[in-house]
Amino acid sequence: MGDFTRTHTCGALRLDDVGADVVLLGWVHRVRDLGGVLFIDVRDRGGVTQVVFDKDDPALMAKAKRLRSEFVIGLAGCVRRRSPDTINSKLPTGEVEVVVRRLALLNEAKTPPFPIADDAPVSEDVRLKYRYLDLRRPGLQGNIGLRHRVTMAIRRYFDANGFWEIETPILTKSTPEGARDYLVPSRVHPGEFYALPQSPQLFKQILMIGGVDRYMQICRCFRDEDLRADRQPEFTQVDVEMSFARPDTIFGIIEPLMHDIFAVVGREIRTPFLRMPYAEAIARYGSDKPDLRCGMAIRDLRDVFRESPFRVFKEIVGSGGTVRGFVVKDAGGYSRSEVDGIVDQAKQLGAAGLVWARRAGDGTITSSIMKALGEAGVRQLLEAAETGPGELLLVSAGEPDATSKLLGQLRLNLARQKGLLNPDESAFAWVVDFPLLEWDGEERRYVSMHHPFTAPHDDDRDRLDTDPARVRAVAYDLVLNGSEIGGGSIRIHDADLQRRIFSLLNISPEEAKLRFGFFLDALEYGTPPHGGIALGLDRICTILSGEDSIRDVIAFPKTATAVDLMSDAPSPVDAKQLRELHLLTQK
RNA sequence: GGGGUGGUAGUUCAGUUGGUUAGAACGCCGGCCUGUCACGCCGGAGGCCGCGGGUUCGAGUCCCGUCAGGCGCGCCA
Repeated sequence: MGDFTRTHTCGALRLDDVGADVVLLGWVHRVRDLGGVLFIDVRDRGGVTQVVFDKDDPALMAKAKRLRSEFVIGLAGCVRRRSPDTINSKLPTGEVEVVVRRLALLNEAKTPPFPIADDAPVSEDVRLKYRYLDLRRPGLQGNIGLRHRVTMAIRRYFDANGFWEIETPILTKSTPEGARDYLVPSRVHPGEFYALPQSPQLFKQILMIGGVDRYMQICRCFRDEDLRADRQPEFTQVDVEMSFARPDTIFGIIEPLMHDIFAVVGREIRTPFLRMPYAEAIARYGSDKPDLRCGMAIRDLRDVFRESPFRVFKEIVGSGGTVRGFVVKDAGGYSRSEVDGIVDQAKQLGAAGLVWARRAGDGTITSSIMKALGEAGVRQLLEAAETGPGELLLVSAGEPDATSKLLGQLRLNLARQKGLLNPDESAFAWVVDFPLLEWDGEERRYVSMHHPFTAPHDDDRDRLDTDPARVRAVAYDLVLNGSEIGGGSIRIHDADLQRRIFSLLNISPEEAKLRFGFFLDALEYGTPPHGGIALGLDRICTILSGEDSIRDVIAFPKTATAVDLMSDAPSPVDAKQLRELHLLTQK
């Protein structure tokens, strides 16, 4: 670097600096060679500054003409005011430029495989392979910087509220419940394995037993399951646990936190958040993470079909099935082929069929079951669903949960297609009263919906033995715009109740002792009532940055098949390494 | 594990019914140019049409398989 010592970043210089001698260090962003005068935009993390070379200094000019995109350079020169007609109002530094006196070529660069200077679309596999180049581009620079500011806001908030950030082990014990574990073989103990944490669940509960009272951690979690746009094999949680907490205690801590997080991007949000029972979320939105930005709630229409000439639906209602539907606004004028397109979408989502009825703007009524119901019948159906002029009613029937979920999917598709999901809106909700258990048909036993340490609802205790499927949990998810950004619960703090839950889950006392013995022991030494939550930092940052995938807020993400295209992990290892770990592999 | 989707120049894409030498823009290389800022103008190079097989007189185009990417479903306490 010779004697080049940076005086300013490339985003810093203003009119006040005119006349100053400065040194800039950065990358060649763009070159504009006009022959006798040559402009270079120099870029670093702080921004872009235009520098000028003039042919009055032929040696310097000759050196500058060799510069190419992404070369790393150092410049010493003098800040000059730009004449009014040459001001670039698109740049914060656009009122000045640096007249270069000395130039140092610090490093050359190959021609990059995609442009760095703008956010032109590039396929994601190329971006992932050259992640270090993608990280230079404005999009990722913005997202990663945002993520840093969000992280800092979170730490400031929890510190101010008396939480301690405590690290928990990465090499930990495998537990049979939940997601598939990533395993780490032990060299010292042949045939034995650590697991990477799916979350620090037991450790944070033990910290409560340890008298920590208020704990938080921004921690990496690992789950070996298939990926999605919002799921990576390793992801970051804002993990929180509090002693002597009820759900309201947790909500009262998290809502102001979300306020601070959104303030990072200058967005104001309203608290308290809406609370919605799980059963209502499923019934009205067909999802446990309802997007509340677009109306179109699903309704129960069984009453219309209980005694209906439309046999299919009447029989479904008679045999315990459901008939549900929702109303689409500004759709009364859809063409026949547009409506057929919606029916096709429903079928692709797994619907046996989709019934529609609508009221045109002029009040004319049409329906796919006009023949069966007659005009009066269709009118009754439209009225039952409160379908107004210019609105389209979509109806499906069948098994209640499947029907709700199908309509929920269709609702989201249509909302997306109609552009009803405003990215600037923040529709928060706490989804509460989740079922404690769900039946696993494959394993033929109940499994925890949240995790096995979740407290059952006090009012439902009696049902634990008689009707376990209907026991509600003191568990809650935080939902934002149809995305689950957090989830937590009040925990079991009583060892007997914890053992009872294990037995409900068909985990024998021997198995429980083997897997969770240390934790059951700990529970018996004066465990305070406690509860907590974990927030998905990646998902929150994705929403704040307006991106579609959490890959765009993670510096080094993996592909849908869990491969790191830059480092090429996972990869084979030496036979020696396998021997030391007592491992044999097979194809 | 299963489904629909695209894979063509460094990048983003076009490529007709299967028919001459596979195109465009940007980028790259060279030349010209003293106020540009997506500089401009002139010229040039650059292709395993993902890979393998098949159908055909003939395949970027049709069929089968496969690989890698992306998106739902199953899965994700």
